[in-house]
Parts: sequence; structure tokens; C-alpha cells
Amino acid sequence: MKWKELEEEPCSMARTIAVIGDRWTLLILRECFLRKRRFEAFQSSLGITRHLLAERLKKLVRQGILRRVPYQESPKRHEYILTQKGLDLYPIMMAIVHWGDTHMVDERGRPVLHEHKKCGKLFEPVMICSECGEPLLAKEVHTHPGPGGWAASVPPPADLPSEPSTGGPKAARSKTVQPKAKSRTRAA
Amino acid sequence: MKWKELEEEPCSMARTIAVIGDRWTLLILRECFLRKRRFEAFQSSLGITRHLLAERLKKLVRQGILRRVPYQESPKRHEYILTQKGLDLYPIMMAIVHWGDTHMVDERGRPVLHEHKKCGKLFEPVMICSECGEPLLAKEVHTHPGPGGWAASVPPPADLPSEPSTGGPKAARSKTVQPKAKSRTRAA
DNA sequence: TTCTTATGGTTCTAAAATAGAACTGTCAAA
DNA sequence: TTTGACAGTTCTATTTTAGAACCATAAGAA
Repeated sequence: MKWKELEEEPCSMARTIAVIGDRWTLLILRECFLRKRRFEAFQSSLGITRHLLAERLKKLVRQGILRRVPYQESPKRHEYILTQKGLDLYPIMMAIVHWGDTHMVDERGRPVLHEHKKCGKLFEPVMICSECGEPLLAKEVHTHPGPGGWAASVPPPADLPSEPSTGGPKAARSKTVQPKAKSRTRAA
Repeated sequence: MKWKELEEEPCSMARTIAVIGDRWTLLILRECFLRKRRFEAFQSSLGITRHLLAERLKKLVRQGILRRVPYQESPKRHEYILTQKGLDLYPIMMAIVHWGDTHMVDERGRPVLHEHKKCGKLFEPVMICSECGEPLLAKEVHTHPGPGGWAASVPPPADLPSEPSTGGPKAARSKTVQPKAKSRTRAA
């Protein structure tokens, strides 16, 4: 399987991975969400080679995730700004950060805390069902083939591994905050 | 920056990317959530080379994302099963699928639909604030340095690009379903 | 017994991607 | 006239990946 084929697979996950599924691209996007916009800024904060950076930026622009906007004329200079399509990657970024916060922190705790301006509190992102508002669990999701074909996307591990305490990290787990939204039916 | 350094950066995103941030790993995980568990199953459905597959599986086991469990003795055979740490990747997977569903589908529509067993409806995943239950928008999130150090994680693009209709795809956007949970304070 | 198949790898070589460093080009300011 | 900032491009060396063949164990068939 080549990367071009990946983009054409009838699977939303494969297609997304074909676009943002490599380390540098993800890190560049992190910088974008950190409001970095310029070539030099990306290069110096990531330590990516200029060659690769140029290539990745081109790809992100081609894909409509970044826009290349002139910010000065004399020597033509551009900056790279997230489009709406790019901003829509935010849940992916937050999900990645949250997993890292849960499973990859050292004793010192998480590197960054997030505050929700709207409610003023430190929070964790929680993924819920758009229809009933309950938190999504893998085992409670069922997949159906959609109009776009072939069925490979993320479905539920129906017979979920029961995790018989096979010596994984024990401290890391279950720090996840339960959502306490105003008044959704209580999560089980 | 080398990949080993990446794992040590005080950034939950970098650390997560160091573990799952490459194309094959993400695709292998997709298969895991599709309940594939065996070497041959991964290999034949992904078309990954056996060499790389073996390496990636080892890494995922080392990281505690998969467990290698014997399922027969005579010729010793094992299967790879998601641990809780692995199952916790579900929101990342769903976020990736959802972005693909929104931005990477062709005319035929999405390849797979998701049904929430609990409420019986086809849904979309929505990411909300654990504290107030409102959907999370990048611009409404503020970051603070946490105890774990240095501040590089996903914060808000404070001065969000206003997306002045610079010829991106127009059909693709805004298919996102608004959450309609029982009775949270209405999203703006 | 010998052959074939199933499974889960390992070992090669060639091709592709990445790292690292140097170089180009434009303009402004010193 | 030189230096510096910025945004790249070009080059070679190293590392990863692709692709195919090979190895090992055991069951079952001929």
C-alpha cells in the first residue's frame, strides 16, 4: 500500500491519516494552534529541517488546511494560517493531548492545563454522542456501512478485552474526569 | 530533533505522537478497534510488510497499548489485544474519523455510519468541556503552564484566522451536527 | 514418510524519506 | 559595502520502508 492509495481508500480514517498522519505534520499543526505562522518560527521551535518543513507546508496548503497569506510586500513574505478545515482538527489535537496527559505524564504532572473561557474552569475534553449527550465508549458504538462504501472505520471492539491486570501502568489510568454538564442524564 | 527526544519533551502531544504518530501505527490501531487481533489478519488487511508490522506490534506492546496474549500452545501463537491504555485511544480515533467524514468524503458520502447503542441513533462525536458540557471551540480555550513544565500543548489560536472565503472547499464544511443532549445550556 | 498448509515471524536488497548542512535571493538597515 | 532577517532550495549521508524470500513449528493429507 502506497500513500497515494491510502488517500483513496473508502475509509475516513485512512484518508485523514494520509493527510495529517505523520509526525512532522502533526507537530507543525501543534505550532499552528499555538499561533505560530511563519517559516522561521516553525523551523526554530521544532528543529525540523527546512527542506521537510517547506514540503509539509506545501502539502498542508494543497490540502486546504493552511492558507498562505502575504504579510509584507517588499521581499514577498507569507505566513501560514489555519483555514476552517484546519481549525476543525482541534478535537483531534485535544484528544491526542488528553491521552498524553492521562498516560504519558511523569511524576510532575501534566505540562499544560486547559481553561475553558466560557465557564472559567480547568477542564478535560470529553467526547460525547451528538444525539444523547452521553460520553462515548468504544463498546457502545456500532458501525453500519454508509453510502460511501466499504466498511472500515472505527467501530466498537464488541468483545472488549477485559484487561486482566496484566501489569500495565496502574497509576496512570482513570484520572479522567467525568463530565458534569448542567443536566444530562447521568453517565452510568 | 530525533524521535527519542520527542518522547521526552514536556508536551503531552509530542509524547503521544512519539508513540502513535506514524501512519502504520495508526492503521494498525484502526484494525485493533475493528477487532483484528492476529499477525496475519493485520498483515493481509493492511498490506503492511511483515517486517514493519512485527516492529510496530513490538513497540505497541512495549508501550502498553497492546497485550500479547497466547491463544494456543502447540505452536505457540499469540494475539494482540488492546489494553485499557489502548482503548483510551478511542476518542483520538473517533476524532480522526469524524474529521475525515467532514472533509474527506466524496460525492457518495461517508463510508461508515456510527450508531450509539445506548440511544439507538446515528451520531457524530462531539467534544465538550468536562466542566460545563459546552462544545469545545479552539478560540474558547486558554492554556496555563502545568506542574509538568514548559508550555507547549494545544492552546487556543487567540486571534483566530477569520477565513475570508479564500476559495477553500465550501460544500464540505459545516456538516457538523450540533449536539442536542437532553438539556444542556444551549450552545451559542 | 513426505508434502502441504497455517501461522508468526526474520533476513535480505533496493527504493524512498529524512537529517544536516550549505547555498540562493530579496530587501532593509548599518 | 556589509550584515542580517526571512523563506526557501539544493546537495550528500543516513535511516526507514517496501518487497520478496526465507525459517520454524505443528497439524493434517497423500
